[in-house]
Amino acid sequence: MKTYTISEVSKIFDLPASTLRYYEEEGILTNVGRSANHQRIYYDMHINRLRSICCFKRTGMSIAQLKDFFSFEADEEHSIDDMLALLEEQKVTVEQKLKELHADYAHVQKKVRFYTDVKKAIENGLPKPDWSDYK
Amino acid sequence: MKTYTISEVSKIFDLPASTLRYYEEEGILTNVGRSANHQRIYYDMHINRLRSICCFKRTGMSIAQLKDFFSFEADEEHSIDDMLALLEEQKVTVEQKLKELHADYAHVQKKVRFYTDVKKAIENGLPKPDWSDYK
DNA sequence: TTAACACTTCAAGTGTGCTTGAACGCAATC
DNA sequence: GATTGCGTTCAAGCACACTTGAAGTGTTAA
Repeated sequence: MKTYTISEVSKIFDLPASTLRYYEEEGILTNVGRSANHQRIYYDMHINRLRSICCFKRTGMSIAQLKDFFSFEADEEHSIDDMLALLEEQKVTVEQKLKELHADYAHVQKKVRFYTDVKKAIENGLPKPDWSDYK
Repeated sequence: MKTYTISEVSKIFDLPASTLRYYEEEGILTNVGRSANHQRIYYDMHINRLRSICCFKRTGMSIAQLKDFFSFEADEEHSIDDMLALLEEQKVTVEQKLKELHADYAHVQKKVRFYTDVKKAIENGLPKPDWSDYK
């Protein structure tokens, strides 16, 4: 059974060791083992858990929500409906975020185009584009 | 020339008035007018600026970065290259975020599917799917 | 055997992005 | 003329997600 030290996990996820300790303290990284001399031992389940944590964090979940989710997960039989509700909700959230982000991407591209035109105008001593509505 | 009170702007963007005052204080919402009795007067330029602020914030820009961007914008002639660089950088950031978010969406969907199967298994008294790698 | 290194706990501190509270101003309505 | 409503300033406070510091333990290499 493969094990990992805190610095190994730290490297894999590019997270400081302090953050891993913090996640454990907050109860979102559970059942971390200890060696004879109290050093943390991580297993593949923790690697998987951290993958989920990072994913959910990127989609905007807070530590508190993560805690809820994983405590549901620990009591699967009893909380399966709660989990699915939470997951469906998160799915909708991500869908919204994707929509927004696509729109925001268009906005940034529009700005790039506008200021590229402004640059050209400045370089050629031409009148600057009037795009006052947009700017 | 259309003008807006703080509560009107607040409603349009669903941002508390305190946030609008804060943005002004931080120098990302500039040249806000005042009435005879010191009340804030916003113009269309502020509505446009706020649209940009909200967009950039969603794409992960900090208040400090926004400040940089808009101070470049105020000195267009001189800072056009800095602005374009900042915008291109932001464009790349958004592209990365879009990629990540798509992957995260897939991850959430996978979880939904997995726990839907778990639910079925529980309901029918079947063995639970072993998807230990993924969980 | 002593120095370096990797790790531990626990409490306190930090940065970001607002939010809240207190005390006040001005204009309109009862 | 008092109350209500909408606004003001300024300073302090808060929530979240970590981060840092101090003091200590245990293994490893010179």
